[in-house]
Amino acid sequence: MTVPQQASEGSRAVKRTIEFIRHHRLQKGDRLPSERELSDRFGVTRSSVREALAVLDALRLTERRPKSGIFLRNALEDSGLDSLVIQANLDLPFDERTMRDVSEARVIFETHAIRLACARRTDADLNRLRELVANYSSRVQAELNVANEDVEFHLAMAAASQNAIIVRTLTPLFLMSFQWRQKYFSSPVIRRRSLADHQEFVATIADRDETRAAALVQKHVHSAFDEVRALAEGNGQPESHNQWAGLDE
Amino acid sequence: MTVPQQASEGSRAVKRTIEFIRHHRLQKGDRLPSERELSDRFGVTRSSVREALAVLDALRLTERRPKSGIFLRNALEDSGLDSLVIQANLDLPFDERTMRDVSEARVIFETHAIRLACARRTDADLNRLRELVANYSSRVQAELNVANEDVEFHLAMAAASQNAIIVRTLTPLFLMSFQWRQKYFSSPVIRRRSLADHQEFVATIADRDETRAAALVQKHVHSAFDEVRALAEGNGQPESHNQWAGLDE
DNA sequence: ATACCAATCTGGACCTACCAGATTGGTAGG
DNA sequence: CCTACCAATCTGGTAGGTCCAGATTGGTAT
Repeated sequence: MTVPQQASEGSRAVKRTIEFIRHHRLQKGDRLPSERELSDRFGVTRSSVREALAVLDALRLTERRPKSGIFLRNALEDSGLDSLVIQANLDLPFDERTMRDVSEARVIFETHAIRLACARRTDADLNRLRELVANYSSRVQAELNVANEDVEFHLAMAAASQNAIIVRTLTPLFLMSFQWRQKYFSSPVIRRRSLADHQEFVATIADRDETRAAALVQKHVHSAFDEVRALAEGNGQPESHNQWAGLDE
Repeated sequence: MTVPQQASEGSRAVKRTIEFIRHHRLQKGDRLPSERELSDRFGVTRSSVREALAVLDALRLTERRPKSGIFLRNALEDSGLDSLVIQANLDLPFDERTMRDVSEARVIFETHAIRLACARRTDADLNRLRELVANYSSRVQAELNVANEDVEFHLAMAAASQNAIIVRTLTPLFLMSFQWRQKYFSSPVIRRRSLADHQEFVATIADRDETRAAALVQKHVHSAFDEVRALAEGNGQPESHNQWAGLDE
C-alpha cells in the first residue's frame, strides 16, 4: 500500500522549503529565495532544489517565473489535497482545524460513496469486499496490524460506487492519516471492533440497504476520529510539532 | 487564476512519460525504462527527466527504487486528482467515463458544500460572494469571458462551507476542466444564463435556503455538462485525441 | 542442476558551465 | 531634484559530466 521510504535529498528539500514557507509565514504571491540560495541554505545541490520545486509546482504551491524568481501560488492552507499527503509523509504537522475538516469531509464523501455502492455494486465488487474482510479477519486473529488492510477495504467500498473520481478523492484523505492509522490499529480491541463494522458494511452493501449503510459510515468514522483524538491527547501535548501527523480511523 | 505557461523541458518530460505509459499500456507494478534511456528517448537531459519523475512520484504515479528502477505505483486511471489536472494542462485527453464521473462527483461535493454554506456562511462570506457576482456581472456586460470568474465564484461558495478540505477537493475538479470552461463561456448567452444562476445562488445562501440551493446546484451543473457535451459533439469527433481536455460548466 | 561471483546497470547526488531575459542600481541628461 | 536610460547582476532553464554503492544478472565453476 503505502511505502515508508527514507527521505531522499529531493524530499528533504521539499520538506525544508515547506518549512521555510511556514516559518516565514509566506503568503500567496510572496517570493521565495532563489534556487541558488535555497541550495546553499539547505546544503543540497541546485538539482535537488529544482526537483523539489518541480514537485511544489505540480502541487500548485509555487510558480517558477523564468529569469525572475519563485513565487507562492497559494497560501499553504489553500494548496491541494496531495500537498497534505506529502506533508504527512514528511512528518509535518496539521492543525486541529484541518483534522476536523478531514473528518467531516470523509464522512460526507464516504457516505455518498457507500450509497452509490449500494445502488450500483456488482457481484464482483461484493466478492472482492468479502475477500478483503476475510483477509482482514485472519490478520485480526493473528494479532497483526491492519492499517493497510483498512484503507484497502474502504477504497474497495468506494470503488463499488463505480465512480473513479470519488475513489481518487478519498485516497488522499486516507493517505494523509496513515501514521495515525498505524497507531490506532495497534490496539487489538479496536481491530476487533473495526472488523465487526466492516462485516456489517459488507452486509448492508449486499442488501443494498442505503440507509443502514449511511448510518454505519457516520458511526464508524466518528468513533474512529474520537478515539484518535483521545489517543493524541493521552500522549501529552507535543507542543509545536503536533500529533496529527498521520492517523485517523 | 490559472496560468497557461509554455511547456518547459521538465513538463515535456512529464507529458512524454505519461504518454509512454499510456502507449505501452503499462500497469501497476510495471517497470519503466531507466532515467538514462528516457532522457535519450525524449531528447532532454537526465536532470529534466529526474524533475519529471519527482513530479510523477509526488502524484503517486511512479516509484523510484534506488539502484533498481522506476516502477508504476498505480495504473494511470487510479492516480490522484492532481494528476488529472496536470494531464489536462498538458492537453492529454480524458475519456467519456472520466467526464461522467467528474460531473457526478462535482454535483455531490458541491451540493454538500452549498448546504454547509447555507448553514454556516458568515456575513463576510456573503459580502465576498456579492462582490464576485458584481464583478461577474460587469464582465458579462462588457462581453468578456468569465471562465476564471466562474471558478472563483464556485470556490468562494465552497469556502463559505467553512471546510477547507472541501475547497481543496473541488479545486482540481474545476482546474482539470479549464479548457472546456474557456470554450463554454465564449457564448454570451451562456454567460448571461450563468450570471442569473449565480445571483440565485447568492440569494439562496443569504436566505440559508438549503433545499433550493441544493436543487440549483443540480440544475446548474447538469445543464452545463450537457451543454459542453453537445458542444464537443458539434466539433466533430476528434478521433483518438479527444475533446475533453479542459472544459466543463 | 545449483551455488556463487564479477561485470554491468540503476538511481542518487554533486558540480560546472552557458544562455537569455528580468531586474536593478547608478549615471548622465533635463 | 527628477527622469530616462543603460549596463552589471541575478534568475530560472538546460546541458553535460562524474562518482558512488547497491541491485541485478548472466556466466562460470562446482
